Amino acid sequence: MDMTTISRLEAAIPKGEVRTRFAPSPTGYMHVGNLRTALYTWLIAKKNGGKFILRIEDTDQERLIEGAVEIIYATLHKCGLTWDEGPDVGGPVGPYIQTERRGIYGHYAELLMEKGGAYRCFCGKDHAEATEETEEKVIAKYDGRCSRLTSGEIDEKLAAGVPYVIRQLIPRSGSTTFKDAIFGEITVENETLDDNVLIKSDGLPTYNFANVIDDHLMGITHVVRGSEYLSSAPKYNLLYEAFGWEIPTYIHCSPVMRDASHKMSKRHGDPSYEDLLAQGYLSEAVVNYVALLGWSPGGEEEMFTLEGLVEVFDIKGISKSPAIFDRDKLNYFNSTYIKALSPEAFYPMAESYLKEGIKTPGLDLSLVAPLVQTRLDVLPDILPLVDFFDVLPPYSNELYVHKKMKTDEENSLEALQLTLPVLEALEDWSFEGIHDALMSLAASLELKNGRIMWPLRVAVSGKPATPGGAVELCQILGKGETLRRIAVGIAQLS
RNA sequence: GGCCCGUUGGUCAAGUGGUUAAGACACCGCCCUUUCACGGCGGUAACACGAGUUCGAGUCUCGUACGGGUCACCA
Repeated sequence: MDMTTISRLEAAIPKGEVRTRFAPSPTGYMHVGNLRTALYTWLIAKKNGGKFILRIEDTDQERLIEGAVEIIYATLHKCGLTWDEGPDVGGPVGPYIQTERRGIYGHYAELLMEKGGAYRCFCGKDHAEATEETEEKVIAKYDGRCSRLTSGEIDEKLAAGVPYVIRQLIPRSGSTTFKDAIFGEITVENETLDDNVLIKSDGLPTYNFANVIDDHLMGITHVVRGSEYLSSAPKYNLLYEAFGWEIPTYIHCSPVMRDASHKMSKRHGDPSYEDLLAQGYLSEAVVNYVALLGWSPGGEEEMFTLEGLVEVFDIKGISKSPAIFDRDKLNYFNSTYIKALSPEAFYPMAESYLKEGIKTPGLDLSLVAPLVQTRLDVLPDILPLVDFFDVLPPYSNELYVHKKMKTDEENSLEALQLTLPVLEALEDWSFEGIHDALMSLAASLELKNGRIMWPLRVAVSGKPATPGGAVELCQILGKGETLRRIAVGIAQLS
């Protein structure tokens, strides 16, 4: 990389605006924890009128997954987390894919070596004899031997073509203090830090190096990432200091857990964002819930659109401790979002499930949809709710016994026998028509509505609980099927 | 094991030296009601433990326990 390119890159660094970045490695899907990190990162940018940047960290050639970048694009779009700069839309500090920036890192590694902050290491991948062992556990801490090589020895190895990596030279004494917006000031002894590899033998940078270089070159002001990077932060600080660069605000987020002692993980079968959508969760509900996992808006309101989150978001509300992912609460959010949908918006979402659950031709699914809308956690819950429309399930006559409705098998039989001719004679098979006919029947007999409605609902559904009451079910089932099922009930009770 | 971090009801969490220790989910109860839901009202339930500082500690300090993270040519 020539110097004019480098100076052009450095001159392009935007100043005076908040810039955040989401920097996933393209491994396939979006973890819930990643989603939350992306969300907070996006929110910080939007809250401050700044820019949200997407950068792809693909320096691990062995873990590349075909098509993963496209999945990241799609997922972020689906969540509403649009980026101002990125591989696809470009921007002033590109390229936004690390492998396309490979020439850049080498230059800064050279520069760092000149400044005495790094050195070439020829030990090779297997440098077991160069590590320290403790009693109980083998700790692979590099002993720094190559940092003591003379320039003659280095030239010799270079000339012989010995492959090498570039390691960060950590001061052998003293301590390093860094500041995190969530955890406060943290100080560590330099001797506990390792001389990490900055440039791998394939010439590509490690995360430890690339993130510092790129964040600086891209003018990133707030670095949001998982707390697994907390213990590496001192090394990044040392890097910034060695270059004389301004240190960004660190925001380290604790992990999202599956239980008290395990992180959410695909390996344990925990769902990713994509999995949750496939399970019938609404993206908005997932985003809303995830925002509240490890962050509190302060007030008592919990339901937020993305715009609403921008309004109330504050770094100060981010929690230090890990948060356990709670399916019950996610269900509550999803249920709330489903209920809030207009019938017009709900129907297309529900349609495929309704069609899967109801095969009877001519049955008006648009009448079923509003009945199920208020009783769902997730969309697939529709299936067991509507199973009785196609076929009347076998049921016990005990269903006719209901204390509060004051019904038993005997008076249910009477009710059905009285109801049958009334419905048979009814011409207006609309909700109002059926409703009025049944109500006036009950009134003429001086019976509580339930005495008629309960047996009827049981007879037409065969279930203890149904979406909608007797009138709705009759309306949807149609006159013929309704009368047939009442007859079945009468026969069964007789 | 070293280093770093954390710990308020089952879960998410408010709280920043003086509170009857919020609120939400879940759970339970009541009401509403042609079932079940929805909705409304109410209830059970927490400061990990031990010292110290202080007139006073969930809030500050130290220790203990438990948990998490990290110690890769992965990010």
